[in-house]
Amino acid sequence: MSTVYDVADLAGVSTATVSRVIHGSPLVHPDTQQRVRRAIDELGFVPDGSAQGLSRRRKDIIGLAALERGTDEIDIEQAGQLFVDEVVHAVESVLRGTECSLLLTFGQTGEPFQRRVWSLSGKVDGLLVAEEIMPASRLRSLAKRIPVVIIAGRPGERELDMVAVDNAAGIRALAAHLLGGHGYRRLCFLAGPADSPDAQERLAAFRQAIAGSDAHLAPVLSGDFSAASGAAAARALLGRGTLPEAVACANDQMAIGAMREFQRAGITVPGDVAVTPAVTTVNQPLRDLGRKAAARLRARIDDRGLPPRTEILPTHLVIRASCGCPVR
Amino acid sequence: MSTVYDVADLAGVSTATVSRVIHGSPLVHPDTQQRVRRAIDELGFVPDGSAQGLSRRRKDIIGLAALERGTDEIDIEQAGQLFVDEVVHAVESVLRGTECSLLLTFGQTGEPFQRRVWSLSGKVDGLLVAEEIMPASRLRSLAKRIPVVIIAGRPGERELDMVAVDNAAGIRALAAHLLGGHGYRRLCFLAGPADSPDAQERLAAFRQAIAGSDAHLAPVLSGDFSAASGAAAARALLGRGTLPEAVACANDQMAIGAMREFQRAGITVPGDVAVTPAVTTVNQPLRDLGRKAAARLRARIDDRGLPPRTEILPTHLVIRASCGCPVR
DNA sequence: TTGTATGCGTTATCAC
DNA sequence: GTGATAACGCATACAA
Repeated sequence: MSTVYDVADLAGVSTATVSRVIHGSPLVHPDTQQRVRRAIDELGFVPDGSAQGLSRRRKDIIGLAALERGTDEIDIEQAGQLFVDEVVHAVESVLRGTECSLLLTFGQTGEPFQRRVWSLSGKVDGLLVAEEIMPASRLRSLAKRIPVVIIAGRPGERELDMVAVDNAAGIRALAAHLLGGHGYRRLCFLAGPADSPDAQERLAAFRQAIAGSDAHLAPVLSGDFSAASGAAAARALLGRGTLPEAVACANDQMAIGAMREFQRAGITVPGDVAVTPAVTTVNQPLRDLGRKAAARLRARIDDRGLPPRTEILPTHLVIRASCGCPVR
Repeated sequence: MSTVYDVADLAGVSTATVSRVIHGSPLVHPDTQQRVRRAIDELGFVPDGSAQGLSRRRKDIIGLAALERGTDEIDIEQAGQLFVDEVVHAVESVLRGTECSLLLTFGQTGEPFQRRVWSLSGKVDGLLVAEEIMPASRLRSLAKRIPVVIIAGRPGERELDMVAVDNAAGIRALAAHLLGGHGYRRLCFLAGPADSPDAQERLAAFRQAIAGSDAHLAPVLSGDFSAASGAAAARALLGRGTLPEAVACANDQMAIGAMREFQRAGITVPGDVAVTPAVTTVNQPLRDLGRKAAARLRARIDDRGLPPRTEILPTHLVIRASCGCPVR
């Protein structure tokens, strides 16, 4: 594998000039430039990332660490990955226009994953951290070492950069719709996993909305954001005898799973029971989330003195037939 | 940000010893080890990846380059990303147990993406290349520079490592089922994009299967693997007057989109028209694809002299109600 | 416009 | 067991 030295030799110039050509410095004679370019092509030279990183004190790599849920599953429908996948694509699409690349790592909550993320911090210029992959204290130590931006973290973060979705508002809109619009009174909430700040916030907001009404919450179930867990919850409800009038789910995947299970049991949706995802997490907000986070991280890498800021993205309530509204 | 020197100073040892401790060398005195570890913790030291990469001549990063389809879409349902996402997760899950990390980049077919992948090769130890992101000749040049494993590439590759799915067999099974099992004779094939070797192979195999029967193919439509394109194809069929007896789709997403569109138009599936994904690409094979590819790449990185090998993974025909079979 | 020389943070090869 | 020290491949400040 060839180096700048090889290129320099072949082109009959110094390595400094090679470097200049590589980076498109304007103060290189056109002829020299040609010679160098030719040499580069001939040798198939590509600058070594490690050497560049070492020399320029910047690796042009940013990391993304996210929770992976329900890994061993066979079927895509079982997996609740859409969140991270969307974020990954969004982040990558931002980086695509730059020199920067995306390094990613997934894992289950726990010490091993935290260690992995920690040591990964040596390979990147900055880190995007999705959801609650480690305790706040540890995250702060990490952020002292290297720029960190939190995606969909615990609300109320003040010391670190964060980009999140306005879950509370979304849920309030949904609750208002179910209670005021449809007049439902017996509601079930199918919550997400405990290690998802988003999920917890949605549940809390829904509880609060119900508390302020004459409706009641019965019961609260929880899943892991996968369609399979939504189906399991539906089965649990079927086993209890009377169904609630509506089931609000913490994400789309679980709603899909629940609906399918109800239908399989001969229950019509929304005839016998309304089923609705809580927030349209699968829509534009996720792409935005990734995009904003990536932009913010790059900004902080360039200027580590930036004051920490939290960006809350608006949510849109999407009315679907499954909640009992007429189609279209 | 602290370095080995800082750690060495604080612990009162040489950098060599620090390095030994970091890598768990057994020939360090336990006491020394303690002192060094303490210093590391105190300073929050993490070895710099670039420096390590430069010194050890290996970056412990592998790259994954894949096509991204239908990027600008708003809704997840519009996107046909499931293929790459599954592969990403599979690859990552292999790497998770190692020192190695995953660097990824997506792009649309074209020169800019090819250049990006080429220059990215300086940042990684090896590259996983999904589908047809560049001409075979260029890919070979790349593979001369750095280990490359192709995922789902063009069948017949002999010079490079490749891991692919046995599309032809899957399609043959499907065709046999539709023709022999159901007795359908007027079939439509909803093909995938031209830049997907997988898609092309499926279409070719289906054509061949039909050619060897008394059925006929009318017509062949094509989409981009997204549900939206499946729906569009369904609309196109609806506009033509008589529907085929069955529509075989190159992937699940398009089948879903088509089914939904038919149902919306009051056409029952499979009553009026059967709709079926061609191969269960969304099932286990994809995880396997990623896993095998990652394993193979790591093997080649360790020994670049390995003879090129192509692994063809078996496909499973999954019978679903949408093709006209009774449920369960 | 071009070349020289040094530093970047680690690892590894020697000595001790 | 441990410590000097020379690479590793590139960028850049400084000279020319």
